Amino acid sequence: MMVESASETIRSAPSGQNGVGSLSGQTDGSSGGATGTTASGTGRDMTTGADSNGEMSPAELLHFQQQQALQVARQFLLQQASGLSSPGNNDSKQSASAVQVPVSVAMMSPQMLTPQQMQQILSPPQLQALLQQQQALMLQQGVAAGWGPDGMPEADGTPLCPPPRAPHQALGNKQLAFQQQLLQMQQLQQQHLLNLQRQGLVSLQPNQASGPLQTLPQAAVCPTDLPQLWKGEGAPGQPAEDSVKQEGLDLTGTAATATSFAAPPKVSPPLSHHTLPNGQPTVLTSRRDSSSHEETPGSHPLYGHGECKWPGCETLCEDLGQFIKHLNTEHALDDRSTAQCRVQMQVVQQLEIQLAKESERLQAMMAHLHMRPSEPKPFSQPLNPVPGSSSFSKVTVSAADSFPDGLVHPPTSAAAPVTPLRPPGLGSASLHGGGPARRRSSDKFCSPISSELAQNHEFYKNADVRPPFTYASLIRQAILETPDRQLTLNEIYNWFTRMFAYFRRNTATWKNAVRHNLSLHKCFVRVENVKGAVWTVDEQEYQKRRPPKMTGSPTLVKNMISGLSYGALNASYQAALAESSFPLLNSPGMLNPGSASSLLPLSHDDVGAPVEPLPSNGSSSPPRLSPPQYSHQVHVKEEPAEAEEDRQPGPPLGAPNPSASGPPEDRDLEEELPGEELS
DNA sequence: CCATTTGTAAACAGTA
DNA sequence: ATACTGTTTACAAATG
Repeated sequence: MMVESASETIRSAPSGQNGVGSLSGQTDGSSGGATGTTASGTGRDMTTGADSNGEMSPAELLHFQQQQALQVARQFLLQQASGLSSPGNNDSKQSASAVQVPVSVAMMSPQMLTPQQMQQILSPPQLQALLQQQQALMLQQGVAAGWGPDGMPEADGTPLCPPPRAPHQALGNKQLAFQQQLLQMQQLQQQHLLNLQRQGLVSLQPNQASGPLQTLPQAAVCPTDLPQLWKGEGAPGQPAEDSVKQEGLDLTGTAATATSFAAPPKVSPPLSHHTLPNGQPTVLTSRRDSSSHEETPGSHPLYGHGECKWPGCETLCEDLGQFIKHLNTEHALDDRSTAQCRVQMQVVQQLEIQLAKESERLQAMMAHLHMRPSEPKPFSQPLNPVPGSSSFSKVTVSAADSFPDGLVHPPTSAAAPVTPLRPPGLGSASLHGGGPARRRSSDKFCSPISSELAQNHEFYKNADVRPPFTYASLIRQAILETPDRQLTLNEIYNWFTRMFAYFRRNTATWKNAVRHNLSLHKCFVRVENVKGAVWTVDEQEYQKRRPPKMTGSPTLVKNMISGLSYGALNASYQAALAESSFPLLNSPGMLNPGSASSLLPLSHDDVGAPVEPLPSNGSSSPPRLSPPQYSHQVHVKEEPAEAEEDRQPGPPLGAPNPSASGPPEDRDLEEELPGEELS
């Protein structure tokens, strides 16, 4: 291997590097003002003070937004459920209503987002998509449950009555029940609508006429997803403009599907029931709204934008009167209507179930992350305490934040607690510089940096949390992630800043550390290149340097476990969010849809490297580690091509290494099995 | 208590 | 002259 001893002289001008160099400037822009307070007259180098901005950094903001997103997601589900199924504004229907949704109440948390926030986070189409998805799900179930594709009970007319109820009863009773159901359905729909309206997602038509029956304005939210089902003979089926569809928003990932129906409508979410200050369940709001509609004569939940909003029916009606007429004729109490109503009920139930599942998941997530579910933290503390000055003062932190167990501990985590995306073992790392954060769980700790990183990639990228890895392991990671397995210093810097929000601060400090590590560890080999020098990893050395200390210490295991499980959760969470196309998360820095899987690109890197004995062998390598590939292959990259990779805003993720996906062999995350490493 | 690892700070030299 | 890169030393903290 061409691992030459470090010191050759660099002759070629690393011009390329500079080109990329924007990084430094960008990263510590904040500190810029500080003037490079050169500590000593001589030390002109990295003396840029660390930034100590009191304000919320972008990273923090993102972090915060993430939390909000989760909240919103939850709330949304709640609203869906509550809005559609809230029992009742009318005492009368209580009896008939099969659906009860106390659930939602429970989920509501005091710190719910405002409609505006909701709006910011979820775009109408997204909300609609979400709804449609779930309804579609319902549809399937409905069919499976014996409902014909047309929404009618398969057995023609036989069991007209909703399953739960007595199938054959006096017609009078039956009708009453149907009517009640219908009424309820309408109200529910309206509630839902109102909810949306309140959120500013739907614009209400001022001109809605009044009537005994109300309308459901805005088509946007109307369950158009059940076209076939809804469309029956009588209904002038319009080409359902299922605008949305697609997004595989798999809220069902939870596998709610099958079970659902059997499940009792009322689910008691783990979360504590929050009530409004006035002591009323949060849901009340919606209830109020629903009742309000009755007051406003001009509207009908099933009428809006001049058309009938009955599921699957989009008949145009000039005015309310006409609509009423239409309603009475086309959607009279008949089998079809009843069936549709039932389906809608199912939808509601499904939503409830889904909600329960999601909340359970949330619980699990929080539990896993050691957060107290019940007390949603207001996010009071700034994510980064921000070291008062450029350099972390060694004073505080250290002891406090580092936890041997490598698990997350709330104390430090001001921000973290609520954060859904709380990575595993990061417990220790002094989040935010409080001081020198020692003892990262680092590679040594078994936690396969690559997989961990891959799974929590988004988290680190957006949360200003110090990654629980050592500089050495991070550097290695950065290098191995690239196809060439080599990076210039500047590229390494860029990787750090790109991958970790944390390293977007205090640049002088960590850059110095990076350089220090590069020089210090034999595993990092500097190779001359046409354009300058690049750094490569001598895997053997790297492996060597890890002391066999780590045994199966419980902490380690814990760490790993938490990491893994978290990763899983995180993945699903991200996937869910991504699929539901949360704008927030899709935003530049955030997770990119479909990235759930794509997160892995990173992993490839470590793959090769880690523990596993590489086939090769290169050199007199001890039996187990022989990661020759890296060392030997030091083909100096002709051109660092730094520009490309760093900048790429687009494919931020594994951007730099196109090949990431390529070499299958590389990508196994498993490789870094703890066992291996530890030994 | 000691050895080791790691992080941080800083001095310093070479180069562009 | 300045900034970046790279090396090295020193020190502190954490850990086994």
